Amino acid sequence: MMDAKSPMDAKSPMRSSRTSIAAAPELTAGRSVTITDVASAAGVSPMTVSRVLNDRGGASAETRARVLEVAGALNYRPNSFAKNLRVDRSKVVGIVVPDIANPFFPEIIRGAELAARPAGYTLLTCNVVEDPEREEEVIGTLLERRVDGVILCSARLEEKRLLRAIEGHRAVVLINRVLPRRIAGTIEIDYAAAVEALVEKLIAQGRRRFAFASGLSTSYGGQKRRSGLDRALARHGLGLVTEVSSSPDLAGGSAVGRALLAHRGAIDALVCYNDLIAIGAMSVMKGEGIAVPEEIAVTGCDDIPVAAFVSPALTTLRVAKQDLGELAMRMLLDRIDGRNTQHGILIEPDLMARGTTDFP
Amino acid sequence: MMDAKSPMDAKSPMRSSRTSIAAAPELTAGRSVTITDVASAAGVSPMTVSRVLNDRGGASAETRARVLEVAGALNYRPNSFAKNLRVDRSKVVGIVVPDIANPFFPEIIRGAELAARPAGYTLLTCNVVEDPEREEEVIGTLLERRVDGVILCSARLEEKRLLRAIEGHRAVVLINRVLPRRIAGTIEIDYAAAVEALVEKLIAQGRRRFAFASGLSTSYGGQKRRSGLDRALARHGLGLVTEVSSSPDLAGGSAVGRALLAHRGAIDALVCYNDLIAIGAMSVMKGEGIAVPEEIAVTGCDDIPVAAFVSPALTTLRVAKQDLGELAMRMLLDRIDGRNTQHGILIEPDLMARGTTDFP
DNA sequence: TGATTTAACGATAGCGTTATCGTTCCTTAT
DNA sequence: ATAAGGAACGATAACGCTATCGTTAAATCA
Repeated sequence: MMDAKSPMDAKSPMRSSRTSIAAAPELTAGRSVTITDVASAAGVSPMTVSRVLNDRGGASAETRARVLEVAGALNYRPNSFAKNLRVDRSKVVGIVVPDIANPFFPEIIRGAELAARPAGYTLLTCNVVEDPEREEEVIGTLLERRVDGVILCSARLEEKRLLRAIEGHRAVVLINRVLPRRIAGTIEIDYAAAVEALVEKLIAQGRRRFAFASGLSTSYGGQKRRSGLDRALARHGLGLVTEVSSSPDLAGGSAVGRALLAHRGAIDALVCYNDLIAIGAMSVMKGEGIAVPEEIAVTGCDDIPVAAFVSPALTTLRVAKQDLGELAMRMLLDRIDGRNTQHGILIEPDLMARGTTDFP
Repeated sequence: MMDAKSPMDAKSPMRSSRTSIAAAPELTAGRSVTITDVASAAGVSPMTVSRVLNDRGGASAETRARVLEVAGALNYRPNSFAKNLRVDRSKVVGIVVPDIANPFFPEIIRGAELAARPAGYTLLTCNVVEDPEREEEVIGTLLERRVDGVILCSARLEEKRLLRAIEGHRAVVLINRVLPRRIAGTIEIDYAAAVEALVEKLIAQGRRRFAFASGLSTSYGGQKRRSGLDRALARHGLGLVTEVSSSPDLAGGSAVGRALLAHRGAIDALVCYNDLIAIGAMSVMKGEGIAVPEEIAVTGCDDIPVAAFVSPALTTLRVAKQDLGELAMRMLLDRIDGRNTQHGILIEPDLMARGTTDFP
């Protein structure tokens, strides 16, 4: 209740400095104001103050008003440690992302935050810079901090270690990773089907010689993209000309572009793990005079904001990132409250046909 | 000590499941393991366990080893609420950014994290989506959460409210905003000088008719960029053709681009508040057949990763974002420890001359 | 009227830690 | 041998909060 937004703020002119019950304006220096301070200033017991501030009832209108006024005048802030220790709830949830500098994740975070706030939860964002060790450590730290639950995005941790790491957490939701319903809620993006459909369209327009920029080999999502790609190619009796793995960022994309120079003429379509790789690769290719999409079609994945702003604009698979974040958070909150009804949700990306492919 | 990385991990094979002192493998379900559990299992007092786990000395080698082993076997995790309540320190610092989806900030966050971790601090990232109300509220929430300090990036809050909001916080560092040394450490980016130098170069190459995309009018950094621009123009007897304000993102940039269409022919250089606006505006201009840089030169600010990957590559003012984050964090940690030696640090951006201007 | 309920509080205890001081017991110096 | 010192612990209390139960007084009912 008190955590995200004090009821005081809602119901009483706390911040107005017109109040003058207790004149203690600038004692902020030393110890901070406790509930007991408020209680004695208002002439009631700490328990009454607690009741008022938490809207638990059991206080007369006059008492209530007086307490709120005093609390405001003293600029009282509940100590969340004491409260959380007592109630064994933190009203904090963690979200762990592989790389916050990848524009895919901030939007998920924003969505998660959007769903968390009205429920009174604070979101603790943790960046693990694509490092499994760090991931394991961070999940442990979150446990020490007694978060009420965790959302794990694209966890890279190997299954046994992942299980050990999340053991002890009250609630867990995974994005792009699966675990039994009892252990964690899971949300998957249907990359396989989406990439399959995308490749079908490329084949329909005459593309035959495909390269795949696969991102990190440890990525679960990368394997799913690959399987969709393979299915489409197989259906038409085609094989992959080459696969290049790289880090899933712009620098990785540059590396892919340079690697592909050796295959110039041998490929006419490049399917990328994500938009960053696509943009990085395209940049190198354009520098070498390779015409996109005439000579090589390029596709990304995610539809990060800048994808529509490069030129030619990038054809990609849009994932509703903010919705995804909201969905994950709602699922987590449900699990925190003991409801784990939803589980294996599958999200379908939308094909955003833009300039880097010449779809009709 | 215990917070970020337990000394147990460092000194003893805690996680090895070969230990068999107390056989309590899967009791994770109910209550979590407390220091008292460890104490009784190891046959010592809780105080002794606490001493061992915090490396305070006062324990024999045998006792120490036994305690560590038991703690490992029980998978003990200290309860940070209890600890923080007792010691009145959280080992958490907050960082407040206006928009986490703006690629400028994730890198600052990463830098801050880099400096925070070795010191045993966890970073709590808060996104305020360019909303002053939300900013005020978030700073208050951080106070309730008893963070040890806060870094505020580009605070949009009006001065009086800002002061009131940060009152009570143990330590505060501002990026791109100034307040007296006693109140907060400040780090400024010298946009005025950098933009001035940039505009001088544009003038030197013959540009005369300048437009300025100023971002949000409330931005302190925007005013500084403007003053640098004005100084350079004034020196050459030039005036600004037009100023367009917008949100500091890609959509804002598009709006700027569309607004500028009315001035086609009347401007030959567009100086933008940041790279996102520049990229958004360029995209519209290219769609309208305006040649960059031949007809209009475009410059950004920040040097976000994608700036070098659009085409033509964007000329911009590089800010060492990660260093900035590290610097801010170190300044904050100093303040938390009562040292506020550094204060008004000024960072100089570097001019990254690229394709959107035709500098020699 | 007397019995019973209800509202409005207060007193107490305890959440899991650690600071502080006290108690042993073993050295070492005198 | 005795005193003084230190090392290795244990007992206690407190951090700020709230769950729980107890108390009082007013309101309601038979």
